[in-house]
Formats: sequence, C-alpha cells, structure tokens
Amino acid sequence: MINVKTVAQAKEIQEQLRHKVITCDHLKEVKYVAGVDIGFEDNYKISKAAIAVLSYPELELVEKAIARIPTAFPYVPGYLSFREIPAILAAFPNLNLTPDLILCDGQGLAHPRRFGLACHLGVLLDIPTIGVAKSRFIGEHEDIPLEKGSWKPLIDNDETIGVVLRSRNKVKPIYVSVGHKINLPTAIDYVMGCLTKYRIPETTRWADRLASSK
DNA sequence: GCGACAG
DNA sequence: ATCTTGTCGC
Repeated sequence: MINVKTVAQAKEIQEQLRHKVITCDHLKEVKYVAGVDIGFEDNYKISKAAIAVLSYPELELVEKAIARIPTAFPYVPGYLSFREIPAILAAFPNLNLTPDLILCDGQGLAHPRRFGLACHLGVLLDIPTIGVAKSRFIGEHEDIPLEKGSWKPLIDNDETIGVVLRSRNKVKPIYVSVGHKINLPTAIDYVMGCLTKYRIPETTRWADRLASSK
C-alpha cells in the first residue's frame, strides 16, 4: 500500500490480497459502527479522511477522527482504494476505540477483481467491512421495487457480487457488497440498521460531513 | 474501435 | 470527488 505508484503495481497487490478476503461472518456483537469517507482540499492536492464512530443500534456519534495527507494516487476506476486508503489509515490511529464494523463509501466484492475499497480496507485493518456505494460500478440487476428495504441481487458473470438496495422509498438505490469478515445477508441487515430517513446510512452521512467541512 | 467507468 | 440556488414532487 505504501509507495504504490502505478496501476500495474496496484493490480498486482489486488491480485495478491484478494485471497485474504473472508466472506463469512467473523464479527462479534456490534456496539460501534464506523463510517469512513474522503474529502479533498487545495484542488485535490490534499486528501482529508474522516472516520465517524456511532453507537449501534442507537446510531449516535461517539467518536470522530480526521487526517490530512498529500494525495498520491489518481482516481482510476478499479483502483479507488489506492487513492483513498492511505488517508484512512492515517486517521485510524487518532481513534481511541476500535469499531466492530465499518461501512465504506464504495464497493466491496462488486469489483472487477472482487477487491474493491471495502475489501482492501477490511483486509488491511482486519476489521469487518461492508461496501456501500452510491452508484453502480459493475454488474446487472432487475428493477427494484420502490419500497424501502427491497433489494435485488447484483450479478456479474452469473455470480452474485452484492445487492442493489432501496434505502428509502422511491429514491435511487444503493449498492451493497461484502467487504471483509461478513456475509451478504448479514451485511444487508447492518446497512438497514444504519438507515434512518435518508438514502445514505448515518455512518456515511457523518463521515461525509466531517470529511468535507473545514 | 466504441462506450462504461466506485469516488 | 467538487463547483452550486432554487425548485419540483410526495
């Protein structure tokens, strides 16, 4: 992860680390759920990571941490984690407690090489993670009913790589996939447990706000 | 070659 | 991601 300069290099790391992803439940009782997100400053020169830890299931903010580092990798579809993870890793030590679960702003297994941001972060931190993306990256799916809570499998090459979930009545759905140490049904349950009246989980909403405010 | 393409 | 006010719909 340190000093990754080229896409070819990043791809090698993905091919190697993808085998470390655990797709079954390996979590303890979830008391703290975290949301992580990245914001940019100084015309993208600086990456600002924000981590928001909420109590579960109350969803109240209990701790937050941020970190700013120079942006060292461009945005290349399929390699988002190499752009965002360095800042997230820098912010983590600023936390006093360790979250039991992390909801990431991006895909998990719903990735060309089954190693999206959520998988990458989960493996590096060895903490259960879920990928919660606001738009589709790969995969196809049937139409989703308009009621909050309905979902359909996200398929790629006859393989279920995640689900497309209606997080709120009649709004654009979100894309949920396994990150690390959790299975898909459990991931759906926790994402639902982090939703209130908005399209995005509270964890991500807090992280978004912290990462994009000065 | 042409379009698609997490944030 | 980010630039940005009001506005249409439930």
